[in-house]
Amino acid sequence: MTTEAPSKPRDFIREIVEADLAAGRYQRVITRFPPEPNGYLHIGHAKSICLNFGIAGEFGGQCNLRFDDTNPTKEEVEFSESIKRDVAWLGFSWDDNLFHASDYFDQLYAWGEELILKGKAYVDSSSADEMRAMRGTLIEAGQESAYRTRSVDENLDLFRRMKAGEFPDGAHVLRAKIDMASPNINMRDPVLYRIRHERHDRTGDAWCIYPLYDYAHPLSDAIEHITHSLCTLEFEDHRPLYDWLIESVSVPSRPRQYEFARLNLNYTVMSKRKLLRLVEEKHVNGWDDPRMPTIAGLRRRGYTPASIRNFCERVGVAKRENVIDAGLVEFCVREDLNTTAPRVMGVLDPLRVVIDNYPEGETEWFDTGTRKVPFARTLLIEREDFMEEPPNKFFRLAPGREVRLRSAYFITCTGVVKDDAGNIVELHATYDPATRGGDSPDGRKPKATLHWVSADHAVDCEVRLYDRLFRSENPEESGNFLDDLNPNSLQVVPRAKLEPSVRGAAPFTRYQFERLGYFCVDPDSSGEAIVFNRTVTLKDTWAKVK
RNA sequence: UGGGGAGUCGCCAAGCGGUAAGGCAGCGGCCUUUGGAGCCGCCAUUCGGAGGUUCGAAUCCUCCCUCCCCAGCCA
Repeated sequence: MTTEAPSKPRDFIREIVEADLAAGRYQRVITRFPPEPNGYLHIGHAKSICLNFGIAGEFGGQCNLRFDDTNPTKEEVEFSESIKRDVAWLGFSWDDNLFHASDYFDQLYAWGEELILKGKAYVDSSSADEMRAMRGTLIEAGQESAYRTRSVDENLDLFRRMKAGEFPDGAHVLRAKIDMASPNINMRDPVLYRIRHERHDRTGDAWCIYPLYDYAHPLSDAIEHITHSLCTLEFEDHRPLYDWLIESVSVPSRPRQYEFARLNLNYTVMSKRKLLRLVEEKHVNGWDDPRMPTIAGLRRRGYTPASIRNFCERVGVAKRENVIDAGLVEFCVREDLNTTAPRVMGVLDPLRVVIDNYPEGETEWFDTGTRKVPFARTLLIEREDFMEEPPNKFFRLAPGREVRLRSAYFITCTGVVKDDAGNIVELHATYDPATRGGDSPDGRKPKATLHWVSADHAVDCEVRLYDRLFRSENPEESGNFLDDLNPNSLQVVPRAKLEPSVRGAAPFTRYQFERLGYFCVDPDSSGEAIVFNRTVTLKDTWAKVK
């Protein structure tokens, strides 16, 4: 018997990790997920989370959660809390390894002095505008700052006084002394520290100078003994600076940066700036609006952690730009919910059906094994399940036609009642008592099985139906993405009719409403008033033949 | 047109010189008390293009084309 190797996820990063471990370059892999606490996590972050925590798990290593809190003007504790909640909800644990770049401010500062002492950094007193003007362009070298030749002593003195708060914002910066003529703009004496008289969520007023990402990140990695520092493609150009810093300062370990392509999804936006705008300008109802691609939004929509993890796995990790079809993430929830969600019946757009030969006042309770469903003389079916003049391919109810009511009886439509305007207001039907449970002793097989609900037993629920937030595949493409907002992305059914078994369902309970889709109890529910979010519809081949 | 990346099926993605995995979507069929699910089958003679090396190239070499990223005291 041959034993198949389990097909674990394969990608170029895991190959590198495996090779590094095999070669003995590192004894144990340590990765990190380094969000800046300035927004909510979205599904693109989920890819990075799955990668970093996934690798740590597979190779018996560790993954740190590190907040990149180097810019106090943009960061808030609300965001840190949401990030922790979302990572945990996705099913990953950082154990005791929760860190902050701000934990390292002392060490980072000390290395700033070390750089000065080695002649590798200097205090520049140019204005931001002057620096920009002297940076050169993509095709022209920059010019060296007049302050570049300051003495070590002067630099040290100035840097200490920057730290001491002697200067206003923008008066000086600490810059690396690398090469103003480098074709890589990141190497043209990048700024390492800036003055910001701003209170920091964690360090309070202890600091008025804050390190930049390019400086803090590699050194924080080194402090944490990160082995593989995984980031997105746009940081490829920063890797030489990452390495320069690691090599220029007395760090305790040698991390290496690798870049992969970020996740893009069609029919939505993923940039923090745009998501923030949607929230702030109230185009959606908060970061956890079920239409948002945020983890919080997906959770409220009814997505499961497993479905998001599977999605990330299917999407893969590579270096080429990609736009994933939103249909894939929908496939992943259906795949999960299909096997886990209890089935229940509910009618969104009710049409009364009176079973004329069913005894008045009688109620039967059908036991499906998971719940009991009441059947009575007056039923509600989905309006679109009836057609007075059905086209060829329409299998559902029509005058004179017999269909099965799921788990109940076969019924035959015997009459149509209309109002003065000609709208169908009620149907009449007869049932066949011999088909109790949904099977006919004579082997009759109706072409369709409909969902239904007993009118007198139904519980009224609000149901929120969602559609894609934007009309076009790439909302960023043409001008203002807000112009592309789908005006029908939220449709509310105020009084959908649900079978009574849903009564008392707790928030985040997930169901399949048979033939309609998967639905999840929204936290807006209170007591008797249940609100459902439609997570995703079922695949609908009828919609296609239509 | 400086530097850094990337181009394999509609969307992802394997492939690492030995003759194009897989998933999603799509299309047929079977089955079905959800037009759901499940099952079966089909779906790249061709890898951005052109040359070259080789018995053999998506994989190596050369030239070309296209796309993405970089000129924040953001990350």
